[in-house]
This record gives sequence, C-alpha cells and structure tokens, in this order.
Amino acid sequence: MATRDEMQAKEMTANKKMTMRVILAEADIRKVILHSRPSTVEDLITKLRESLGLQNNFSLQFQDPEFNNELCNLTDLQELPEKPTIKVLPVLDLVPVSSDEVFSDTSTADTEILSCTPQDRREPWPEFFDIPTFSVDVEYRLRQADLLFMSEGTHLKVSKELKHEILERLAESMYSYTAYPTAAQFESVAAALISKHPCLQERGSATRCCGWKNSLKHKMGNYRTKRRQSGCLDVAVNAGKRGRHSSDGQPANKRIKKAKKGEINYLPNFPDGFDQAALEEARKDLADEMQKRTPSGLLVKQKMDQTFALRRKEVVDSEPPINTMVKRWPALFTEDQVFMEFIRI
DNA sequence: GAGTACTCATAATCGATTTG
DNA sequence: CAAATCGATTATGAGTACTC
Repeated sequence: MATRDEMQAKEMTANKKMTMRVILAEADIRKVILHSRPSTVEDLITKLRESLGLQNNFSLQFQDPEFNNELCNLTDLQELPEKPTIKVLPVLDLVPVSSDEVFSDTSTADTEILSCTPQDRREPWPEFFDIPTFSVDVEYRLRQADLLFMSEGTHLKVSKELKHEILERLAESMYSYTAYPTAAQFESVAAALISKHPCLQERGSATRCCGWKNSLKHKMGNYRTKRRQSGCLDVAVNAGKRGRHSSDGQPANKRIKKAKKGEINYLPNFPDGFDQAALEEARKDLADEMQKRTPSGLLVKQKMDQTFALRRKEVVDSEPPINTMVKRWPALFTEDQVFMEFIRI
C-alpha cells in the first residue's frame, strides 16, 4: 500500500519541472532547471553532467531540511525538497565515467568551511596525507595542467586565485587533524600535493615543493587567525598573548601556554548545537544522576562525553580548586571516568 | 641562552573596479 | 585606455614564549 502511494507520488512528480540551486564552487553557484524530475540519483547526475557540461565524475550532497539545511550525502532522490540546493563534489579517478564508482566513494564528503565541532579533531594525523579533492573547477584545471605536464613537461603558472583555492582547501583539511602541524607534516602535505599534481612542482628547489611548504605554513597561521575570529575556542585560547593586547584592561593570556591535543590546556569547542547553558544543564543532570544509589553507567558516560568541552573550559580558564571540581563533577572522580577522561584528552 | 615556533601588525602583491 | 584606487590575500618581521 505504501509502495503504491510512493509510485503514485513518483508518477506525479516525474513530469514536473525541477528547479534547483547547484553549488559547483564557492564562487560558482548556478540555477538549474530540468524539464522532468529524475527518478534516481544516477539519473540526476547524468542530467546535471549534460546541462552543466561537466566531464569529471562527481557525487552529490544536498541541504537537508531535516538537519537545519546542513549538507548530507544524497542517496535517495525522495529526500530532496521541492527546490533543493545541491553541492557537486568531484570524485577523482582517471577511469571514464562509471556511475557505480561515483557512489562507492563517500570519503570526499567533507564540506563544512567554518564549523567548530570537536569531532573536527578526532582523527590522528594520517600516515600518508591524502590530498583532498578541490572544487570541480580547480580539479578540472589541475587535471588539464597535469596532462600537459606529462606530455610536454610544462609547469603550471599558478594564479593568485588558484593558489588561494588550493591553500584554503589544504588548510581546511590539515586543520581537521591538527591546528598546529609540524614542519614534517607541512613537508608531507607539500610532497603529497606535487606527487598528486605534478604540474605544481617548482623548479629550483631540491624537493620541488619548498615554496608550497612555506605557503602552507603561512596559510595555516592565517587560517588559525580566521578560525579564531569566527569563535573557535581551540585556537582562540592561544591568542592574545602579546603585550599590546592588554591595553583594554583585560589581562593577556600570558599564563596560558600553547595547547595541543594531549597537553594540559587542550580546549575543544562545544559540540554542535550546544552552548554553555545547554552543557551546564547536562552537567546538572549528571550531578543528579550521581546522587542515585546506582547511577546509570551509560547515561554517565554519555553525559560526560557531551560535557567534555565545558569541563576543559572550566579547567583551563578558571583553574578551579579540586573541591570545586569534586562538587561540580562528582562523576569525574569515579575510577571509570578518570580513565575515560584521559582517553578523551 | 640558543634555537624554534607562534601570534600579530603590517607590508607587498595582484586582480577588479573606478576615474580622468 | 591607462592610471588610480580598492579589497582580498599572502608574506614578512618583530615580539614573545617554550624547549632543550
């Protein structure tokens, strides 16, 4: 019965025009009108490829109204709203178009530009840094230039705006592992970049990528400043150490040394959708639960995970005495949670 | 105390836009 | 149509903190 309804719904929408907003790159967002509503995701991809003249493989994400219009991978066309906003994500391979492969690649699904979720920093630095895919436009240009490099050995002259797109994407990707990459990590990213895109090699330098390493280092610094300005606690905690900043009467952050994951000042951002007040509520629930004769282990663990960022902020910002901590966070002093807290840090 | 790394202010650069 | 101006971005260097 439900299936019949679905089929009717499909039939009703099949003949309808479909208007959508398609994000190809940050600076290239187009309005696309299809004469009929596609029935499958593959179908949609084919139609988009035709109407936009795209040659590369790509997968799609859409702004999901169920999640406050955050981007989600598009797997079922039924999920699309009436006038959807869709983001095109290039899939890199040199094999001709094969729609099966388009769907097998979900690893490129990273889109957030300035969100500050603590999950950002969950992954350890990978053994081999994977150069992320750039916008469709940039990928296209790089691929053309790579082919030219291989056939004629010509290096690509990188324009300012192309350099920006590359650095920005790499910074974003590195930031997901650490806000403070080491020299060796910059080196590995630069090496991975020219290995994946030989046209970006430099003449002159021994490693062929010294300039990129340098630019990445600068870019990362500038990128941290940008994150700081957009309110990311994990890098903001390290700012404001310079003398001139205390002119407004506020003491400079001098006593706070540089924080990295695993160090004592590690200060993650609040989880998405929670502010200080919401986490304080969760803390109260947690304290109440601990009053019980047998607190629920599951609930304690879940709330302790959730409130980790708030706890770190208290410790780093106000350095509370231990009895205050015992009072506010009784669960922290159970054997299990001492252990868990170390794992979290 | 030397060496290194980071922040931050600012200089340099470059494309886009406006002006004469 | 070239010069001037603007705005965004990257690069530089001083000042500072941390480590060994």
